[in-house]
Amino acid sequence: MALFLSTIINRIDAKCRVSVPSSFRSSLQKQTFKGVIAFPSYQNNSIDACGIDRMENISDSLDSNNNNYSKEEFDLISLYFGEAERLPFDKEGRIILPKSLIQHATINKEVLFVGLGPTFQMWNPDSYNKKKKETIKIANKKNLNPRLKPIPKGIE
Amino acid sequence: MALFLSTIINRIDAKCRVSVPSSFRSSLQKQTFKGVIAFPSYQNNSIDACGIDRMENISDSLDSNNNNYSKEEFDLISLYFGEAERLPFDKEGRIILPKSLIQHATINKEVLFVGLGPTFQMWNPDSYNKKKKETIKIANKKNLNPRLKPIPKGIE
DNA sequence: GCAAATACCATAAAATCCCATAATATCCCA
DNA sequence: TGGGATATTATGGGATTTTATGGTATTTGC
Repeated sequence: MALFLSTIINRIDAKCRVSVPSSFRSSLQKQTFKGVIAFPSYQNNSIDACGIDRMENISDSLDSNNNNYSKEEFDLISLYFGEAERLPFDKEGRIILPKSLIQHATINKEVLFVGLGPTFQMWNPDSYNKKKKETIKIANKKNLNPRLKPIPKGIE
Repeated sequence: MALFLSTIINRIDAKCRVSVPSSFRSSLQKQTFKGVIAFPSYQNNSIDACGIDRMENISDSLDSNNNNYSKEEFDLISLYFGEAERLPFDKEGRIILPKSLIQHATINKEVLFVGLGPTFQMWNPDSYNKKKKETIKIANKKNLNPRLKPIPKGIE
């Protein structure tokens, strides 16, 4: 599975073309469809995206009898599939963002790409900064520590 | 899993290139991505780093159905992925430090690498020495037993 | 035939490769 | 064990390639 990391801002042109960061592209190299799958996030005004193999995995798991999705989850995932767009790379590694997604994320001049591991998001840079600040504020207030494994405990 | 030990200082050049200590490099030899993953430390003005295996483990756990992260935790972890950088080795075993990380760690001429077992950190040598003095001072004050104990939980 | 979509080409900036050399560590044999 | 010979590492700079980003030409569908 692809692993998307880091944050990159690229310009979008009059034809709604944006370069997908080259590091993201190389994460997708081995996949059968040369491009990305994108759909509106239901949590933020951002665009969620991933490679096609991830969609295929989800599709397979939906189809298997022993999937453990609740009805509500199933319905939500169905919505995602309905709104997902298949965006192929052009020769230069760009995709064309559909108007609907541009509108959803209120994108104008620039697109911020942020890697989230198995997926990534596209944002209006301003919206992203706002979101980031909020996240940090909440984390401080609730005293959340990223006690995920990367940083060994007991080193501070 | 890689095991990083000891402390080495290397120079950084005008193109922001630094040699990763060869002992660290050989710890990473077997990993699929020939390079390191680096991100700003949450706790210090230092840079945390590890091999890609570790990130992939975390990424997989994010994507699995039985992850039990709250939305807030998920957002915070997402921030980390967004700030993480994939830094490949050049033919000589160097990486290029992004400006954002250089700024975070206030690095100018030299980079101090310190091995922390499964991960390592990069510091401005001066900052590291300050930190070191403080750590020893606190340890003495609290009368901590300096004997090595296994590195804590979840780091295998 | 026309508009929209797609393919193709050009360029500047940035990243990467490649080679040269200095410094260090390691080997090897007397 | 010593100490020269050899290999490895660290570091610097120039040449080359890739990337991002425009614009123009060609095709496609209606």
